[in-house]
Amino acid sequence: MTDSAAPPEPATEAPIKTRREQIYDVASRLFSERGYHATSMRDLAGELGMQGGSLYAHISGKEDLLIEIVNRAARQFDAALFTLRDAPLPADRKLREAMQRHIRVVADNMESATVFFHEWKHLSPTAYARVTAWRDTIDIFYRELVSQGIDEGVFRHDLDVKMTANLILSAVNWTYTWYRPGGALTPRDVAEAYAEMLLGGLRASDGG
Amino acid sequence: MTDSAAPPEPATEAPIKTRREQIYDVASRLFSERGYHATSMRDLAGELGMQGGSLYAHISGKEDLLIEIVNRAARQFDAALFTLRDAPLPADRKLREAMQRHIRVVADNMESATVFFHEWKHLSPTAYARVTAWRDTIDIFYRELVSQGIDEGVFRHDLDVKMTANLILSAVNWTYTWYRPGGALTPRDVAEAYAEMLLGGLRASDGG
DNA sequence: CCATCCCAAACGGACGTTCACTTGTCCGCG
DNA sequence: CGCGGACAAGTGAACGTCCGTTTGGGATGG
Repeated sequence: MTDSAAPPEPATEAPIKTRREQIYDVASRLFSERGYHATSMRDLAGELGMQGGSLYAHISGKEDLLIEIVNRAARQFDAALFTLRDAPLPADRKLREAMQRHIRVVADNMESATVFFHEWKHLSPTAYARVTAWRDTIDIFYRELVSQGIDEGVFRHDLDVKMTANLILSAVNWTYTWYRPGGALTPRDVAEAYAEMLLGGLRASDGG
Repeated sequence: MTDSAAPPEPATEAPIKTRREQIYDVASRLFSERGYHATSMRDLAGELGMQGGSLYAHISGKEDLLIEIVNRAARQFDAALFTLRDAPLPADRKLREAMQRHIRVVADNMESATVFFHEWKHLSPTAYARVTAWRDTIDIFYRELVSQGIDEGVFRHDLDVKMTANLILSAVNWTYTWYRPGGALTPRDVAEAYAEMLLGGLRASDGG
């Protein structure tokens, strides 16, 4: 049961979210604000107007929450970046686009992104290993992008590939610490400014 | 035979650390590896070969450890950067030097730096406010550096000051996530490569 | 009537911290 | 030389509290 004839289907026409979804949302917020271990199930339940034990009708346990939040964040990054992987674009354009998408994922999911960057250490070994492997693929994505750019002659030939990828990742990932949705800057603004600085450099071209 | 000749005074000439210092050191490591709330006083004591309660002969409580670790890290950044504040250097040289010192502090104190970046949220309001204020001063330091560079004509005049400072801070701060002391790269290597990329840009200069 | 949602209470265990007590070492004094 | 007190360091058990989780039962509504 509980699979084919499940009438409590989320009515897609209404903004109504499953109780389960609400729990994930609030958990994302609390985990990002206070951290995973500093958030108790009773805190979480309280924000949803219920008792601690009642949560267990909807989820299987605390770590289930963390795993789901982290996995969703990872899936967002995947969805954003991996269509770009083999896109027929020059490397500078591709870098611009990748940074824009990457920053947009962070900006549109500040809470889960924060949880993703801060709390993944607390996952059980299996989920921990999965996240580590996933991070490597993102790393490789940017390294390949840089390599491609060097081969094409778009990027300087004396770049260190790993270090360059690290620098790019620093820029896009660190946004979770300072970006404020609803402020003056859109994710696109940030990405454009960053890409412009990274590609063209900070130094004045004339210089006198 | 635990400590044969432990002088009651902290003999500053010997590499002997007081028990208190040892506690801070181990706490830095554990807090950075597992996080503040996921480290118990009994864990900490166990690593030092003693019982949980024995810690309280040397420290006043768990939060005392966190405050001290975070404060020490902050002091290191201060000491490294604030002599540069009014140094008579062109902005590009000053940026190089600042990045090098900043990264060196992170690299030489990976554990406390990690605690500093991850666990400061868990400080009590007073200490929390102090760290927040401190972060602002670092932010201002880099903004002033960028401003100076623009005024001098060393940096591009169309740079957004805040965004540029953010980009620089991203690069130097994010090193705590990937740098490995004892590896092939010295802090200087990283800083030089980063500064070179930031100042000169990734794009090939010839390119037709 | 059944299913869903939630409450209220309880569970064992881990937490930070306290405390009376032992241990080992040094020092002054006869 | 031996004794006794001071002292710092560590033990191990206990404290109250909070934790994640389980359970049995009560309301509500198709």
